[in-house]
Amino acid sequence: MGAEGHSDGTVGKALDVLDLVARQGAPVRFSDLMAQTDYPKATLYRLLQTLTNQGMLALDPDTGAYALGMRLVRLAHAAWAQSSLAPIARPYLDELAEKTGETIHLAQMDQGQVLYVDKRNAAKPVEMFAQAGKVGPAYCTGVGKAMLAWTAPEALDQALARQSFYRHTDQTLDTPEKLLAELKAIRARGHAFDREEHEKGIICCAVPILTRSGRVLGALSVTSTTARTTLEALEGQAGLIKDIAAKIAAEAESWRFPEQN
Amino acid sequence: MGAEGHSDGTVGKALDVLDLVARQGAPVRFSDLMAQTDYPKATLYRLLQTLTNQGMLALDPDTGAYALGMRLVRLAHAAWAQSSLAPIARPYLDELAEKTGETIHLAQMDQGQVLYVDKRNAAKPVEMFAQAGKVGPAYCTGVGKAMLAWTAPEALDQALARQSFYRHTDQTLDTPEKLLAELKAIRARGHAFDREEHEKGIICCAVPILTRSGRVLGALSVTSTTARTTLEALEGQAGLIKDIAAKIAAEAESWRFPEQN
DNA sequence: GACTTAGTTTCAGATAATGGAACCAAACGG
DNA sequence: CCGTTTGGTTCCATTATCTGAAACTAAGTC
Repeated sequence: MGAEGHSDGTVGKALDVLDLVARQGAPVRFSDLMAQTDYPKATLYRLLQTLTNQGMLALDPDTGAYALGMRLVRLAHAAWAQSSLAPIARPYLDELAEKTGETIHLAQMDQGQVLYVDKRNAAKPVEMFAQAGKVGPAYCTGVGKAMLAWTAPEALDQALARQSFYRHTDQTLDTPEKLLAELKAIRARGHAFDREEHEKGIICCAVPILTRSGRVLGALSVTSTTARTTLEALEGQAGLIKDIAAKIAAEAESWRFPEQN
Repeated sequence: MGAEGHSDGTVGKALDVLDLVARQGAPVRFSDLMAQTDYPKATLYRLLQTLTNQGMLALDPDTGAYALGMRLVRLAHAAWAQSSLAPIARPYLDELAEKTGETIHLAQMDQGQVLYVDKRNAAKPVEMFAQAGKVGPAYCTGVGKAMLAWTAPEALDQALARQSFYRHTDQTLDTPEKLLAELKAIRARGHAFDREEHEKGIICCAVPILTRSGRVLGALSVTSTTARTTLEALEGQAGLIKDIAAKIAAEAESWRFPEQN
């Protein structure tokens, strides 16, 4: 707690509070929030009022509990539709899912963390919203490492500083040094693996989605289990995954920036 | 334009800008935004900077265009999961969809507008996120009228003031008076109809989702076409819909407010 | 090479945020 | 039943923050 950093102005504080409410996972009352922040009573109170006025929060009149507001859901729709790769990538994910029969993840980087923006499940039909929006660690997932490998130096430093390097399994790369060496290897190879680094028995092969100028837009991965397949077999799909990633990148560039001269 | 109203402070302005970006539907450059707002250059600039710092917006370094940021997607996920009825209602929607074979809508009220938070399509499998988050008018949809009918007087006034009463079809209730009369009838009947008021050929039967204390949480509807069925046939489902709505309400109350004594 | 156009920075003044403290209401306890 | 604690809301003088005209820089254009 307390390591919030250099919040910019009132807006920053308001958004802090918004995050705080989001983190709870359930509606919270004033005093609960009060206990979790350093803001003085009156300040927190006004912040909450403002956010509620604005529809970013909703105050349940029965219980006096604050919950995230509907305006956020509306914004979310727009965010997902316009700024994530998901809508563009959808048909390609379908294609990849069908060809591989495995679980597919589409991810983007968010403040040093991996944000899953879409997903295809091996067995079950899609479960959007419930899955997309989830975040995960960057240093020990295939998509995370794929994105980091092509991230520019300064941004990479910032991202590295945000990694916990928690040792999820005995394969986890648990220091920046190990990770940097791995990133170099990934750049050379063109794709990243997850060698059960995040979860025992789960492996994946991931590739970055890059603009022509070499900037990272996101990453795409095919995930499976050691029970079902091997890393080598997954690597056999690397070419296919790269092709799909390239198609997504191409479409992203032509769609999202139509007015490029 | 400029009928923004009584924005509260800097936060309000920042959120205005956020909405503005969201409204565009695609990444926009500074000058495009500049043209659409009354804020002076420097002010808009600083607001955009702040929002970008905070991860609510993302500035594409190649094109200099602002898009909605990933932090928003993350917040959105939380909003949907924690504060909408959708996660609670999911299994019940499935049940209702299966029993009726028709399109199901789950909606909540957001600033006088109907916000669809989940949906089951008659034919195709679920398309979340792509569908949920959409907004629609309240005065001429089944779910909208169902919610308005049980809305407390002052809130109702506010909501009515926000309706456009645009005449979508010749069945549209295009004045507050007609609507109020209809709301009375709906309260008496216990469920609302959409008699092709929004779109020709589209009809529905909707019921409110109410807390024990009588507060509106949302609404649930079964939608069909005049080609496939009739209003009378739909009304035959009203009992079923009400049962499902009651279950959702019950679960919402016990789940979202577990600490009620 | 002068002239737009697009984006960024400055700075004194205006405004809005701050937070300690007082206040109110409801639940609690004796 | 009344004093007290808990939970939430309002006041208001102080001060930090936001404001926005204008100056400035960096790229295009002609």
